[in-house]
Amino acid sequence: MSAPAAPRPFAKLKLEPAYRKVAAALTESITSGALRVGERLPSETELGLRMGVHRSTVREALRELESAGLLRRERGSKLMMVSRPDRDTVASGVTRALTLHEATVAEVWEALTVIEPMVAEFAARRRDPKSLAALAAVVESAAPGGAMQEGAADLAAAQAAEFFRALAAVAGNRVLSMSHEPLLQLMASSLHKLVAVVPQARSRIAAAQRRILEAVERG
Amino acid sequence: MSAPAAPRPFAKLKLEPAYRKVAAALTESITSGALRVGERLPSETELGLRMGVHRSTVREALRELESAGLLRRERGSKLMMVSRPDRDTVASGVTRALTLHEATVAEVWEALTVIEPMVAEFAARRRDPKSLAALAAVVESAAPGGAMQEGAADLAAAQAAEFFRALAAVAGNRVLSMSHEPLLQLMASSLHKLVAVVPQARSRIAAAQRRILEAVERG
DNA sequence: GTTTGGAGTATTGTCCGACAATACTACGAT
DNA sequence: ATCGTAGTATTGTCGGACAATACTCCAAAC
Repeated sequence: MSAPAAPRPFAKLKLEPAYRKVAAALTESITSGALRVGERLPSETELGLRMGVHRSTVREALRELESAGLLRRERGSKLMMVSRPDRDTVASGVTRALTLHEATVAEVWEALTVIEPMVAEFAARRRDPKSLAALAAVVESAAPGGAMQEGAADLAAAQAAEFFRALAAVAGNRVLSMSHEPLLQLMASSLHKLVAVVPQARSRIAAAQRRILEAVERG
Repeated sequence: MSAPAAPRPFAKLKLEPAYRKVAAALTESITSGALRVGERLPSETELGLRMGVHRSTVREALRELESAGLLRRERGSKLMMVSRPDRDTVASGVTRALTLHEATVAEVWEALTVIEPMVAEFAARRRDPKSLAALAAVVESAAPGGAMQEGAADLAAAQAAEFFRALAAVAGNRVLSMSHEPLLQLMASSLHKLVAVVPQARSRIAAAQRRILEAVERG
């Protein structure tokens, strides 16, 4: 919008492109709470008008926030909605980064053995009937004859991840939940391969889950 | 590019916009290794030409990858470069998510007390002279009379984060490094406030760091 | 009175084209 | 071989266009 930047005598040099400034401004509005989660954003044209840039520029900024999970669109709606990045979005970003950094399977497992026992400990301390029931249900699905024992290898891997998710839910610490999510994704993909090769792994996993569940239930 | 989508009798319904398909295709090329890290991307025009979309569309896709840290531009260059998301980029995304989910300080500290002791344990087991020296240097900067004891509160907080980063480096597990980074960022911001109010915290932190360093050095 | 059907409007997705600022390149002068 | 410069390529930003589709609101039908 507006005139193409009048070439005045001593124009201050531009540090960063407009689309990034717009993105930064919107991000700031969201994190500061000026724009609340769930609120609808104005139309692109309107945003451009208000912020003094062209619609295309606004769009580029929007894509940035969208990919960060700060904006989303509810199904079949045109206007964008302010949102908080959900667990999967964030985690898959981390997972991708770790993959590109060629994190080894060993490192992933090591990290898991660091975190999960402590998660279980907190779970035992804070267990409440509701989330405990959810955990039990997940464990049940892996029981002999249950869904997980039959399905494809990736189902089994997914179930294992689901177990740890439920466990973290019992522990009731969102930071831990969020932190271990990328690990679960990576674990799932390596478990996937393991289970395909070593069928007995399935029942061993199920047994381990049952033991952990009991331990948590007792405290 | 090309004709504006010939309105044929039974055109297949479009599932997702072109800019996202382009973004997905590029992401795929990067994660699959077809585009290697460090490689230069063709110009926007060229990309649009090859993929059969207009430059504006390509641009939106680029913003998406850029914000995910998959593309960056080396200082003062025009062409984009394939890159792996660096630790800070990834972590600040997670941090933002946690903040928006209103993770409490208690949850952050709890997570830290879960992870850091184990990190220290691995550090003790795997210590090597080089990274150990780096850790010692960080600890040194917090010594009485050192930089950290004098500077502003945020410097002190940053030093504390730096300590844990160095500790994780000694432990030599990139997954743990990456996982605890968001925690460090959050910790730094709450430490910041703490140090401002409780000046003695500085020396207590320094002392604790010294103790941990010694323990790691001994194994 | 509530549902249904449209007509009209607003908004997004995509395209085309333009232009200034600036990085890159190749070549000729030193 | 080095340096300066002219010419080219590329990005950032803008203006405008148009089809497809979501949204709005009122009038007709049940």
